[in-house]
Order: sequence, then structure tokens, then C-alpha cells
Amino acid sequence: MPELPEVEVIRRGLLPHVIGRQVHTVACSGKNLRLPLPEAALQQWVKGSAISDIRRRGKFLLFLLANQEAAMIIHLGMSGKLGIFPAAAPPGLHDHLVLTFTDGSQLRYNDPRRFGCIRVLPPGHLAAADPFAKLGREPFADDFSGPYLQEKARGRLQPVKNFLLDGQMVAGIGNIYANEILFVCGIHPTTPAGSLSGRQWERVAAATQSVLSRAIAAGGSSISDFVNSSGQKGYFQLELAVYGRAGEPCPCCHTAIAKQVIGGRSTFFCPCCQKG
DNA sequence: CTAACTCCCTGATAGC
DNA sequence: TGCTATCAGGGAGTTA
Repeated sequence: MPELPEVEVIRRGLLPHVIGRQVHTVACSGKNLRLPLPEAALQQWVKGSAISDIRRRGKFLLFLLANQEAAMIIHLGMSGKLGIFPAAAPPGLHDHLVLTFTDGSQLRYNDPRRFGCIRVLPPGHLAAADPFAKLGREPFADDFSGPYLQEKARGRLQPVKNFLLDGQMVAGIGNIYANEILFVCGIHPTTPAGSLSGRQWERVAAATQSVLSRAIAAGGSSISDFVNSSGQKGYFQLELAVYGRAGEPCPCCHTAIAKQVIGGRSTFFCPCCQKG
């Protein structure tokens, strides 16, 4: 399940294989992702264009198209994968979008659960309006800080775990890393977001950056897997302290890790270390 | 305005 | 062994 670090690793892995490549043909599976695949717009604006850059915002990838200032947005959802393949490689069962470049290589989007989405921004849309305007700040942006989080959380009664998961507060944090960040901070996941101190928000901001950057570093070794990856491995994972470890000893104090459903999501924490 | 729901989907796993 | 039930989750949308 790709969160910000995985998406960033994918971006870096794809970059050298798509920059400057011109899209020769576009093929769609015809099945709906979370939203219908915009096939007409893909044929109109993506086909024939060269990819000039890939940017990331939260868990979204933004493919910039060279000629006509159009763009394509891809969100990988739960099970989405992007890989570079030779055209002769056997097609995947759940390939929903295949871009064939003029050199014969292909960028394939594969997504068994179809929780992802693909959008096309026609020319001018990107310049006119930020498609990610509603997203919260990027964890690695200069203006991401404890005071920013505290201001966003002011007056909120929702659990801090849900706050961190809300893309309109912070972009790119999913369930796994929300759990890990709160463990690093020693903060109980049900603590009302608005009640955290400035000192605690400083810790959350710092832990967010350290956990995510360690995860990106852990994924660095898998960047080469995006090429010719007929057997592309599942997403790498940072060594996780609490996520998925209900009943196992806390790496810090050896108390059994607790599991509790918060906001409809499995939540893991150490009842001893996370009392704040 | 916030917060808590609903829906989308299939593969892995657990239980019988 | 083969079936069925459960769970995993992000974001857009809806409701209270």
C-alpha cells in the first residue's frame, strides 16, 4: 500500500525511463478505476506527447507533458503499480493503462483492486488552478512545522491519528506511517488533535520527516526494480515498530503492542510508551 | 464549520 | 480439499 515514501521511490525510479520519451500509443483496459479512466482525454492529450517531468504531491504523481502544457495525474490507491516494460513482455492481468513510447518501451499501470485513479488535465488547467490546492502541506516542504500542525489542529476534537491521516491536514501519510509516527512521538493515537502542546507538535513534525525519510531511504535499493519488472516486487517496507504487531513486545519497553480500530482503521500502539 | 459515516474493489488469509 | 467470511485501505462524497 503505497504511501508518500513508496510513491516518491516510484517517481525516482521511473524518471530516467520516461523523461523525454514520446507517447506513441495509449491503451486502456476499459474497466473503471475508482473513477472512470478518461480514455478520450488520454488519447487526445497524452498520446503524441513527450513526458517532460514527474512530480509528486502527497501520494499523487503528476506527469507533465511537454508540448501542450497538459498533464496526467495518477494515484496508486491500494494496489496500484507502475513499471517500465518492453512491449514484448506478457501483459499483466490487471493492466489498466499502457503507454507505449516511440522507442518501444512501455509504462504500465497495474491495479488489481482498482482503488487508484487517473486524471488528465487538459492544456492550461495546470497553469490556471492548482489541482492539489486542497491538500495539506508536504512533509518535506520548508513551511511544514510544528506550529503549522498546531494551527491546523486548533479546536479539533478528532483523534490525532485521524488528523494525521487527513490529506487536507498533511499530504501523504497513510495508516502505516501514522501509526509509526505517533509511536516515535510517544503520543496515544486517540488524543484529541486540538489538545496537543506546541512541544508535542514539534515532535510530530520532526518524527513525520524522520520516519518518512528513513522509509524513502529504505526504498532506494528497489529503484532499479521499476525497469523491466515483469516480476516487480511488492512495496518495500521500513522496519515497522508497531504496525501489524499486535501482541508483540514493544521494541522500547517490551509491553505488548495493542490494536484498536480508530476511525475505521486498524491502529497499533504501545499502551505504555504512548500515554501522552 | 467538524466529524463520522458510505462506497469503490480483489487478493490474501483464517476458519470450518 | 474447497468453500465462505473477513479484512486491508485513500479519497471523494454525503449526512448529522
